[in-house]
Amino acid sequence: MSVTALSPRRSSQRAQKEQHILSAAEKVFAEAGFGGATMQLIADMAGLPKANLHYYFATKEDLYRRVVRDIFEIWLHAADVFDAAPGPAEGIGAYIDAKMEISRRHPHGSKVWASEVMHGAPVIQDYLETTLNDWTDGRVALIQRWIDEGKMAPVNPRHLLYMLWATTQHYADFNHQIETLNHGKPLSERQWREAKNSVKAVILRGIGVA
Amino acid sequence: MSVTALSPRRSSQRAQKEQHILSAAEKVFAEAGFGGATMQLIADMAGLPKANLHYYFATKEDLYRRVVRDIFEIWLHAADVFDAAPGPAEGIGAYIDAKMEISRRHPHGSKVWASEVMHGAPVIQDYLETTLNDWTDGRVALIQRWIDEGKMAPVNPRHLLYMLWATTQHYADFNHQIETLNHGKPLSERQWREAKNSVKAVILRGIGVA
DNA sequence: TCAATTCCTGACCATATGGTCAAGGCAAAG
DNA sequence: CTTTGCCTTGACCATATGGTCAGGAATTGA
Repeated sequence: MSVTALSPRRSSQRAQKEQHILSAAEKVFAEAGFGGATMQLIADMAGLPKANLHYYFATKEDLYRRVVRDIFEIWLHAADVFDAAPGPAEGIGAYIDAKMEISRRHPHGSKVWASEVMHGAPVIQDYLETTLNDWTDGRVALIQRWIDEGKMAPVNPRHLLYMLWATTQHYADFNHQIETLNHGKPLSERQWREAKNSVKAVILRGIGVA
Repeated sequence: MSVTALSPRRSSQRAQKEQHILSAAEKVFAEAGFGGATMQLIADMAGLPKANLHYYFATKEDLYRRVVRDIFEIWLHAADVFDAAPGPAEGIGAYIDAKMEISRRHPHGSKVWASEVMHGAPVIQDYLETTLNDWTDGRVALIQRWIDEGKMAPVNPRHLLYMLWATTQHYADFNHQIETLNHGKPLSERQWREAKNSVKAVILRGIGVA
């Protein structure tokens, strides 16, 4: 039994390969769902034999778990802009921008997350109950403070958060529908700006800060 | 080869049984996704042998197709309230109410629909390109007219529609998350009213009609 | 150069799943 | 009552899939 640590070179290469696999897996899980995804598909997408895939990730569930957790991290960090803000106009505006950017850059991840939650969150239920719950409570309190200070209209903070999540993630989760309704083409740079501005305009005016 | 029509009694019983199966299938597809759903699970849920299930629906895809199309119908009919309205306050307000009610009454169907679109709409792509596209164009034109008539703030109608879809369907598609953040309990009657009102308040004020 | 360790892979296995089928049950028309 | 045709079902099949494994290839440290 050896306790030798991997050499830095090996360790880095391994991390790199894991990342490559995770990226392929994210795409396959997003496009086919957990049930529809196969290890063979993921292996093909990553360009390696299935057996090799199993060397890095023992089971399909392990791989899936990693994908979902990575998304969750990104998701949570989008909130950083929220806290630093002096008021709702800046905080919520920046949050919308950040989440829209995530929808644009990580559409696959967003779908995996949505799928996971829709199916009852079998692998991240504990995260929902702890981390997400705490995060939400914090944000609700912050928004309530803004309301109490007269900085925005009195809106139920929890439902406002849901609206923010829903509207921004919609551009990732339903991007196929949006593309279809956009003559089959992805949103252009200009159209993404328009989308961001539209969402921000309605929400910010909706909470009385614009 | 017989061309005898089914007796009314038989025909009705068959329709009833099909409906029962469709209901079970909707639930299973929603909870497990197309790939994760099995004919055995659906049969168990409907309380009949798998072979009997195959008598009514030849293949899993047939069954799925029927489920998705049924949802789509409901989805489209929610728009009826939209058209009759004299202006945005009534039309969009009623539309939000209608779609929130659908999220409440048909959470399974909404999830199946979301899943279908997220996975690239393999079975209803043609509907998206024809029916939904036309429907959307009509609604966009109507909203634009309201804007031109000065009845509401100038908001990109298409993105406004996306916001309406996103916010209302969120309560169905992510109901597990919402329940988890609600101390593990489903929204009460009162909380549903609060949700509806919150969404309407932000959106309607956001488009300048409240 | 030479172990030691990590990495890679084709072949293989057990199981689950969509779908089939033949035989029997049952309602209703004649 | 009998026949006709729909309905029901246990048993069965072919295939796909998650996962294993033994042995070989690379890489690393001494």
